[in-house]
Amino acid sequence: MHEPLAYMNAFLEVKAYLEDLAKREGADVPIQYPPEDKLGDLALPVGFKLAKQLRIPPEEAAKRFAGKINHPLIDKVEVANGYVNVFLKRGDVSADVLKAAMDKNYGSAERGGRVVIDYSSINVAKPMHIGHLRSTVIGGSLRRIYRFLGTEAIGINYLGDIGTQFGKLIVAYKRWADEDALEREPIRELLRIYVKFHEEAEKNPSLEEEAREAYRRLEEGDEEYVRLWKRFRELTIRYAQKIYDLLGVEFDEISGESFYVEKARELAETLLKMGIAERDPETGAIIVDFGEKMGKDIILKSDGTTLYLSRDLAALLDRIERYNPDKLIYVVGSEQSDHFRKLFWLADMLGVKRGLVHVPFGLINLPEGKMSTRKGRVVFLEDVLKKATDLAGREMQKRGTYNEEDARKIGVGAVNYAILKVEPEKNITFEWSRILSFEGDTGPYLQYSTVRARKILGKAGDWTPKSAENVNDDEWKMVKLIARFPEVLEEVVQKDRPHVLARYAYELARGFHSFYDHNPVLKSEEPTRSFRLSIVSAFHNVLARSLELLLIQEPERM
RNA sequence: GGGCCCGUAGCCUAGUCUGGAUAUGGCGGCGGCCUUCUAAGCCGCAGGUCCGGGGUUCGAAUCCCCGCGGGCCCGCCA
Repeated sequence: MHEPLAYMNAFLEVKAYLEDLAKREGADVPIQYPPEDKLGDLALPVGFKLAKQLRIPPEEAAKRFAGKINHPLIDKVEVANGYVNVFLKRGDVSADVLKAAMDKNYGSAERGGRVVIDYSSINVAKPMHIGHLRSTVIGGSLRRIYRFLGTEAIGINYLGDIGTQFGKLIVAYKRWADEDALEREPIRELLRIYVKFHEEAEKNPSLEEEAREAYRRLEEGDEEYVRLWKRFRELTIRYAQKIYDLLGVEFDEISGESFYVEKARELAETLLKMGIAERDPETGAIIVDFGEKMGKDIILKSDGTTLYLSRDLAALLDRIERYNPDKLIYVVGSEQSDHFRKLFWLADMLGVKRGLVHVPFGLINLPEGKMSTRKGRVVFLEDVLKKATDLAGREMQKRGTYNEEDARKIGVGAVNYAILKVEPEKNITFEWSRILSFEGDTGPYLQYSTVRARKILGKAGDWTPKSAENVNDDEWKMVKLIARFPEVLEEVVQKDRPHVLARYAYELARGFHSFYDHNPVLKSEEPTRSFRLSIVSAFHNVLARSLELLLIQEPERM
């Protein structure tokens, strides 16, 4: 059964009715949207299933089922190829759907509960590049979608703020840092001295030893070094915040691995006592046997220091303790799938009873191969957003609609949509021409449709929604698309995949552009004019909401 | 060697969970549509061994098995 949605509509009610009826008749089939209008609005492939049970031909079984359908919003029912095709009363259904969809809260729900979402999770002192885009944007979008559906979503940015590179950074800072540059462009400067460290260390290997020593002192809590480390952390957060603001990504908590070093050490000992972990007799490290498929892995190094896995487990337990969530979601690259299997396995052993979900995503490669900061083969996020914004601005100038604010919305919208629209598991080859494309299946295409809709609504003057006695195919297509919004959102949170919403938003925009070209609104006679205005208004409401949930802003003009 | 993911027109891609009607769109190509709400748009045409082979089924892009190609991971990095 469906969870109750706060904003249902007549179309989905009929669908639920048919689903229920089919189930009661013993044909548990998914309801389809027929490929053509002439095949109806909803289709049930019940014939074959029932034929087997009743031992009669499929066509006959479908006919029998069709005879049992009785609903005031259903106009007629046809049987073909073992399908039962259902035609709805366009006028009545449209009136109800549009009324529901013009409400600001259309599609929202009161699911309740709480989820914790881990995304972006960048490393301190490193610049953000296109490889960070997927986690950041998928996570940020999921956070908004859960909240819209009435589930409290806690977004956590879990910083990589630990590791031997901080020893190197401290050494490099003391020798070569330029304070002015550090204030102006903190990450660029930190990257510069980090690269310099590696160059110098080639000539002078004692620097490596110095860095190890610095890191040891940092871990021991040396006051000066801890202060420096904190500064690097703060500078990184400040730098990243600018990008998050541009992207429209929000967090509820900035955390970091450094918080869990002590807890992870204790946890490893606990696991040892519980018999979940064992001590490697040869090296003294604490290891866990995850079984045949996952093999063994270390959770505490032989020198007693912690590892990723034990720290993540400590963080997981801490999140449960502090937020008591129903589900914990990790939006992290698929190269870490094994890590999360192990993490969830350990959580399970410790009796954790929550939904644990890893949302994996593929790599973003460059046409010339994998990204490599060392080889200078990187595309920085700032550069992508800047180029996209510049190009959008140039397009606007051609049209005489230029303004800075909208150019930024269009540029960023193109980038966010390009990332969000593809299934996360797929690898992406980053190509400028693709991400900077503004035509076809792109962010600006969606934005353009909202601008067109709003222009009509702005010129309409006073009007009140009217129903139509004859609903044409274009109008009806829009109504049916608009009606599906709530179930699309449900699918997104069921799968934890925002690309489902992105595809829907595109389909909706495509429907509108087509509707717009073939159906004059303002110049139509009443009641068609007001009926079409309700379609435009409902469409605008739904698409604008979809875009908001996909981190895409609606431009004023374009 | 083992594990996980991906494979759908020249390129990109939805659908695979939950099997069902002539497989979804975009880019690129070709041809049309701006005196009518912004042409970042619309309409049409061409383009397919759904990686291959078996199997299950009335029915397979979808489920199962065996391969092939690509990616990622495989104890003291994260």
